[in-house]
Amino acid sequence: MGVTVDSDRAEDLLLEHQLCFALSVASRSVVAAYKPVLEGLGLTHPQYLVMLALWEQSPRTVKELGEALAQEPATLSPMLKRLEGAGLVTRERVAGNERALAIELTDAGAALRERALAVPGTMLERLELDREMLQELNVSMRRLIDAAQRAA
Amino acid sequence: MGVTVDSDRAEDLLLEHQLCFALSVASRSVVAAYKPVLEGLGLTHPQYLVMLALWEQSPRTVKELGEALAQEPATLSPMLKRLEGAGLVTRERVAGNERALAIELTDAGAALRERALAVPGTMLERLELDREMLQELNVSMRRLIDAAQRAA
DNA sequence: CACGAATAGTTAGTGCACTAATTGTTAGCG
DNA sequence: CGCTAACAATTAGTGCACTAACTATTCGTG
Repeated sequence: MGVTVDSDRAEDLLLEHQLCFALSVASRSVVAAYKPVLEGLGLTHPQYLVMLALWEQSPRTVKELGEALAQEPATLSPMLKRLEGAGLVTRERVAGNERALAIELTDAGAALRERALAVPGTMLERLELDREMLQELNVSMRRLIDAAQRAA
Repeated sequence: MGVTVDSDRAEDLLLEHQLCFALSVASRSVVAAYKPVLEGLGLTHPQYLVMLALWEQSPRTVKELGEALAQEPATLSPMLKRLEGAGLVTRERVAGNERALAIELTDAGAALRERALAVPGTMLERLELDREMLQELNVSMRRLIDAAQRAA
């Protein structure tokens, strides 16, 4: 009774047992929780991540941003045009390498950082996390990312 | 030296410290790792989740599926049409309530379950996870989902 | 120097995911 | 009974994310 064996694969198909399901829902739910906070900055969540990358280093090429954000250039290309349209970044060919495109913060883009400083703290609170849990979850996620990328 | 204070919010803006970033990348990476496996079944990852829900219970209305999958009906509607096109489900109005749409597995849809039985084991292996780590991650994700949904 | 391979970015096409607006059905209530 | 409010699904519109195909540079080697 209540025996569980390795070959009990039927239970494995339960939606509630799928890590991929929990992960997808968690990602969507967390992004949704950011939404009202980021609206104050006029950013979507993916755009917020781009801005975080640029606040660390600007200018950067599309390729470099793609590596930092684990995104395809084809995904970033239209996003960066929207950020340019919002007046937060400039898009200019790199002098000396006409292939590469330098994405650089405008003054407004750099200034936005001040208002963004409050976001992480606000979100920690909203997600009922302390810094220790945050740390642990980050480590878990990183391990999972590494394994998943090895698998692909 | 190396002092960290509560108000050190500048560090909080580092991309690498963002749980939301790690979570998004993990979700995308894990889904990408499923892709080659699910291609054998002719399913995308979101479609796979719908099938898991239906293998547990069929028929179900669009609304019920949305609740089980934490998805908007507007997201499911076109997906279900694609699954219908693939011959895996039928879409018929519920007798006695013409508003609701009953989504039901076809024979082919039910039969696909047999081939799906191997997926979870394959993926655990590919993601280098054992059942214990899976369990722990699932618990963490669920907690996060609850908090995020309370926040929204 | 010239030409083919590699590189950087964009475009096209598909599918998800969300919000808001719409259509059609049902239920409740005066 | 009739009318309104609630409900279930769909459609329209925007933005992400990915693959594949394409354009324009640059590099490397004969």
